[in-house]
Amino acid sequence: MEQAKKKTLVVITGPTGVGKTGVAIDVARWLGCEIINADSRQVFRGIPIGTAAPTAEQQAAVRHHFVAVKNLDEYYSASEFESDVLRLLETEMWQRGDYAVMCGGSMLYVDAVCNGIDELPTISDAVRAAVALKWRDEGLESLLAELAERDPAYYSQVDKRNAKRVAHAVEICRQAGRPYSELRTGAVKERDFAVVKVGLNVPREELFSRINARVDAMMAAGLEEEARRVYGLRQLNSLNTVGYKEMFAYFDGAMDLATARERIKKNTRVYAKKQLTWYAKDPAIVWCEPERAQEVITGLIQRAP
RNA sequence: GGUGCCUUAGCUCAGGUGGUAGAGCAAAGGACUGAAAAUCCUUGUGUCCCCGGUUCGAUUCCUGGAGGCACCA
Repeated sequence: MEQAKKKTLVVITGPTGVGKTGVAIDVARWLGCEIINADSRQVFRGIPIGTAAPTAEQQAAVRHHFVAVKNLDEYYSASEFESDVLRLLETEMWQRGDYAVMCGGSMLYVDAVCNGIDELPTISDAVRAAVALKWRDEGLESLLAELAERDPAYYSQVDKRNAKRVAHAVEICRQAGRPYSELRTGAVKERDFAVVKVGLNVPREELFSRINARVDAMMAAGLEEEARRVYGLRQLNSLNTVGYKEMFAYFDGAMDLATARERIKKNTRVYAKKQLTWYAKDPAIVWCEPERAQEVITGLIQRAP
């Protein structure tokens, strides 16, 4: 008989631009708790406009964690996020109350916290560099050949056209000295707190017009200057991000400003669709319109053990 | 009113000496476990404006009509 979980993590997720941030603040104030940001790009400093990070006023209204806590060149991952969040919940949030709100659209980050992510070795710089070199000099075929030898099981199921995945698997095999597939259990970790997961959504047409309007607002708020300030760091993963990629292409002379703006809108729409595809597989999400979020969450919390 | 040009995918347009059509943009669907705003895959049936005619067969040629644009009155 499972013991009732007294602590509850309220997850607010949904496609980009739907209005998660505002809803999270309302809900957190009502529950008297703080907010954990689950957006993989808002964790970085220096790019608040393009990532639609919570504003100073919003952060003053409710304390946000994991916003602007990493430098652009710092490595961060879903796995680190998982352990950071669990530690924060344990050492701070559950000491103060029974609720915490986690808000963000980074699917893998949310999943890592709610269900856990497999333990994998940390890849050393040497291994990372060696695999990158092999990829560059000998091509994807040679990485695939190595993977076939080291881990036939994963080789048979990996998307062989997705070079990043293949390279990553090879890295893990080399680092661990055993097949990636042995470490890749996909096991769901049991948490000692309850999770209530709410997905915010609006009709597609409305979502797209919100996204378009938000991009125009970002441009008006100075996205170009913000992007120019980090232009020199463009090769960093943290800046391989919608809004910056396109501005960099504009700075390079590859497209004009109007085109860059349209590309940002288009790529943001594509991203929103990709998020929805991911979420569609998650039966735990309870969907509602942003306006009804509080009401829906109230009902879920009362029903929760 | 006259003359000319146009009417093809959500949009902008190609094209076919008659065998039911294709680019760009937009859009849609999917995969996903340590870079995830990343990375990767898939998808174009549309009364070719309408009614008739010629033809084995018309979106393509011809008559008529409708709408649009331009110029001339």
